[in-house]
Amino acid sequence: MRPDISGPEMTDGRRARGARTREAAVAEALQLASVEGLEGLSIARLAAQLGTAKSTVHATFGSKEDLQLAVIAATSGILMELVVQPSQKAAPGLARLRALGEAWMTYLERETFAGGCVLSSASLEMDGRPGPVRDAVAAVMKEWLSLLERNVHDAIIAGDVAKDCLPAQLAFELNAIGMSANWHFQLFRNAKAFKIGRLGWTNTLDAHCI
Amino acid sequence: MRPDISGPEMTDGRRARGARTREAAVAEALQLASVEGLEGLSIARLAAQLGTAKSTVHATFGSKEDLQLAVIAATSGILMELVVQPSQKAAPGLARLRALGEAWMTYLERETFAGGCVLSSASLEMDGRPGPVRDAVAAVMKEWLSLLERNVHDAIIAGDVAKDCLPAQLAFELNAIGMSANWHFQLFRNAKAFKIGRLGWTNTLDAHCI
DNA sequence: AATATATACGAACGATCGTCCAATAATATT
DNA sequence: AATATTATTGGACGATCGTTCGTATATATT
Repeated sequence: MRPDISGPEMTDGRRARGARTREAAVAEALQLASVEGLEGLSIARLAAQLGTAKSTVHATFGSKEDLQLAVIAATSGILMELVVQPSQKAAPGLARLRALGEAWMTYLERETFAGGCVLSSASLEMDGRPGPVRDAVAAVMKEWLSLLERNVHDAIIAGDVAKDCLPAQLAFELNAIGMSANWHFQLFRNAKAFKIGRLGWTNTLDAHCI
Repeated sequence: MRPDISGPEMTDGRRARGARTREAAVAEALQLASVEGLEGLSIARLAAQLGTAKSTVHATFGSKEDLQLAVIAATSGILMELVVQPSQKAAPGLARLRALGEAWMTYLERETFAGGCVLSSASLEMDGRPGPVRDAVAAVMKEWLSLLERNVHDAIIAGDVAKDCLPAQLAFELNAIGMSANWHFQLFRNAKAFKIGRLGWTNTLDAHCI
C-alpha cells in the first residue's frame, strides 16, 4: 500500500540497478522518518531495515543530509500524487477546496506513513536547524500554502467566497485544520480526529462562504 | 526574560543547592529542547551549556528520560503561567476565550523559547515513540484541550456561542489556529504569523458566535 | 570543631552514529 | 570474450551519546 516513488529509467526501458535500490531505500526511509523524525532517521538503521550494508545506503545518497533531502522530495511528490491530484477532478474554486480537504483527510486516514505526515513533523523538527534541509521543508510547505491560496482566489472569483476574504488567511486556517487533524490522530490515536478535521474544514470554508 | 521555574524550598526558607542547580538545568534544557527537540536535547550539550560536568546533569535528573519529563512538566507550568493565568482576568466564556487567544499569541510573539512552543514540537516528535515521555506530552495536551473545551462550554451557557456548537470541535479548531501560528512563525520566520493567527482565532470564534 | 550528608567531578565504559576507503561483485559496453 | 563502469561490501575511523563509579568538595547537622 505504499505510494509509488518510481525514478528515472534507462534508455532501453529497464530500470538501472542503482535506481531500484535507491527507490527501495527512499520508500523505507519515508516510513522510518515518519516515525523517528528526520534527524532520528539514521543510515545505520535504514540499512538494517533494508538488509544491506550501511556503506551502501551512504553511497546511494552521498550523505545523511542528501538522504533527508531525498525524503523531503519524495514526500512532496506523494502529497501531490495522493492529495492534490485526486482533487483535480473537482472544479477549481470552492469545490476543489472541499475536495482537497477530503483528499487530505483520506490520505491521513489511510496511514500511508506509519508515523503520520512527514512534512508536519519535519517542519516542526527542522525549524530551528538552519540549512538545506530546513530550506527544502519550508519551500515545500510554502508551495502547499500557495496552492491552497490559489484555490481560495479562484473561489472568490467564482463568487463562492466573500470578496473581503484574504486568500492567505483562509489558506492558513485550512492548513491549520489539516495539520491539526494529523497531530490529533497521531498523538491520541483517536480516529475521531478525522471526523473533527472534516467538520473543521467545512466550518472554516463555510465561515467565508457567501 | 525567561519564565520562573522556581522549585521547592528548604525548611529555613533558603533554597537548597541541588534545587538551584536543577532549576538552572531545567531552564537551559527548555531552551535547548525548543531548538533541538526533545530527543535532540542531550545531557552532554546541556552540561556544556551550563559549564558543569555531564555526570552532574545526569545525577540531577537520574536519566535522560527523566530530564525529558522534567522539561515537559516545566513547559506545562509555563503554559499555565504565561497563557492561562493572564486570561483569568477576563470573564469565563467568550471573553476568556478571546483572552486566551491573545495571551497565546503574545506568548509566542515574545519568543519565550528560542525554538518556539516546546509542546508543539514535542507532541509531533514523540507521537511515534511510545513511552512515559509521549504519555506525558499527550496528557498535557489533553489537559490544554479540555481547558479550551470548558471555556467553550461556558460561552455556550452564557449564550455567546450557538448551542449546537460542539465544545470539543471548537476547542480543536482554536488549538489548530494557535499551533499553526507557532508553526508558521518558526518555519518562515515571518511576524505576520501572529497577525494571521489573531485574525484566525477571531474568525473561528465568530463563526460559532450568535 | 567534628561528623554526616548532599553535590559535583573526571575518567571510563559500551553503544551508536556518519563517513571514508580499498576490495569485491555485478552489470554494461565494446 | 574482454574490458569498463557501476554497485555493494566489510572494516575501520573519530565523534557523540547515556550511563556508571570512585573520589573530592561543599554544605548541613551535631
